[in-house]
Amino acid sequence: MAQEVRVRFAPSPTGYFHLGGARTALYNWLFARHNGGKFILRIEDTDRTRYHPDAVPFLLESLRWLGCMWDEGPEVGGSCGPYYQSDRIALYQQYAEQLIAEGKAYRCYCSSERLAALREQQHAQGVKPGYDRHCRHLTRQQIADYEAAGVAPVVRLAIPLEGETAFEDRLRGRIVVNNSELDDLVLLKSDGFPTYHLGVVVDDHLMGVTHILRGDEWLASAPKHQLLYDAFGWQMPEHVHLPTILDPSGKGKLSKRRQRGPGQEDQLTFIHEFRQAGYLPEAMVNFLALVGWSYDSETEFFTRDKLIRYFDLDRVSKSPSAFSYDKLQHMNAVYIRNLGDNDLTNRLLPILRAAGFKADFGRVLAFAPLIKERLRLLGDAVDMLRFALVDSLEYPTEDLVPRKLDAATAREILARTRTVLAALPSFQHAVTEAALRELADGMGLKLRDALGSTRVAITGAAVSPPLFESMEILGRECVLARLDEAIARLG
RNA sequence: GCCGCAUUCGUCUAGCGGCCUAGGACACCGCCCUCUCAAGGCGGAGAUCGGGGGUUCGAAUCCCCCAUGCGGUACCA
Repeated sequence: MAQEVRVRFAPSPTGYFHLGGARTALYNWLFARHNGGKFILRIEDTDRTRYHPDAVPFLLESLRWLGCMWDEGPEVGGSCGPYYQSDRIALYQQYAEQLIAEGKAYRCYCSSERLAALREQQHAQGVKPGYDRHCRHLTRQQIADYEAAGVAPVVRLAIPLEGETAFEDRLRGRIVVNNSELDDLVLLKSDGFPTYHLGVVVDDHLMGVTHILRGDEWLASAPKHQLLYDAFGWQMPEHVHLPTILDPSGKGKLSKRRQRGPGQEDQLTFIHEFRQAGYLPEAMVNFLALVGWSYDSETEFFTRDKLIRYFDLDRVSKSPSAFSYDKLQHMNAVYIRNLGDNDLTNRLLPILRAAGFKADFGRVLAFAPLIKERLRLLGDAVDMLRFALVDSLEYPTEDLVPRKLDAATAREILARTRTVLAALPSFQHAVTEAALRELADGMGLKLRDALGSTRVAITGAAVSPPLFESMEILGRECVLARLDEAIARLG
């Protein structure tokens, strides 16, 4: 039987969890589920200067929200822990020692000043930048001197001076680089922490990772990793470098930071922001899956189960793709439309309450079918339902007078509307609609024109959910009161 | 600079030698429906497949060169 598939998502806690990370996590998760394997979460917190304390909580929360539960990792544990690299320091040091002992790595005592000067000089001379291997062949005496001076060394991998290194990328095929292009990369920093390169190789091996799906910014360092695997005598897992996600114009990389040009709307990039804005996790997952992967020429909507069933590395794209907020919104709107009324209401309530409304379930539920097909984001409901959740409306009085009418006419319409509605035997929308149609006819007005003032009077806006249904839910008392208020304002 | 990767409508994509006068989706435009706004229906515009050479009876699909974009070139991941 084939080896169990084990994949991992290994973010660095340096900032909030963003789109690119989410896509990578999702692909790993889908791949694991598709193959009945394990999805491991590992925190690569080896950079103490860039560490951000909020990062991990936001990450875990977002992953859970997206439904990408990890089988091993923080909070759930597992047999290959610990899952924070900062808790595995001794391990990396031990492996670094081993390579030194075998002559495959060496201690480097060069100061960062010297390295900076070296780079500057190389730049000025127009030669290829890189470490000059100053410490690769130090004498016993030189080493003793450095040690005596208390210089804290780094550990560097001794890259073969000649030959080439090749590895296989699942998507791009065989990639070969000349070893002369490769630097003696740092494995262990002078503070004793591993660099990404050492940490990732040691952990992926120790954790039994079989496939590495990661962003293609790593493609260039894969040959170095191959050399590291070779140095340890380990087999390198299969690599899949996922294409970059570009900004909506398709011209630049999607910034992790807020990118906002003149006249441009805010572009969300952090997962918790999408959640706050009212995106559904199922829409998010569906859409994210399609950024760099496709099933066929037409299918775009997939349930989670279908995604798991269909996800296939062979259909992952090689080229970068722009992130289309328009399309995400469209997809979100479709998902919202397909929600049951109860479900939608439950998702709306926390948002409405957060916006300051004392929204009760029954009222929101009643409006759910009315607003469902008008929402693109759950958050749209805040403005859409304001009139239904608030005691008194706020709107400029002049809004009561539609463009083609004058104030006196508007007032007359409102007054007659009030009279008609007050006299009706029932307030069901079919009844009120019939009555107001008749009224409009009698006044020689089109319904749409006759309703203009009334809509503003009842909802405070010229655009609203269907008026008659809304009035039925609000109830006669509320409707008449609002009409009175409007009439008074025009009087 | 050097190394690597990528290149089909504005955007996401289908396409893996003939089914392509290149299909679908978002966005856009028009019409219909309509109490506003949506939703929905119908239709439209939009890609000489980055450019140039080959290979082949035949290329978006295979090969080479160029251009452009992106990534890497850290004691950051």
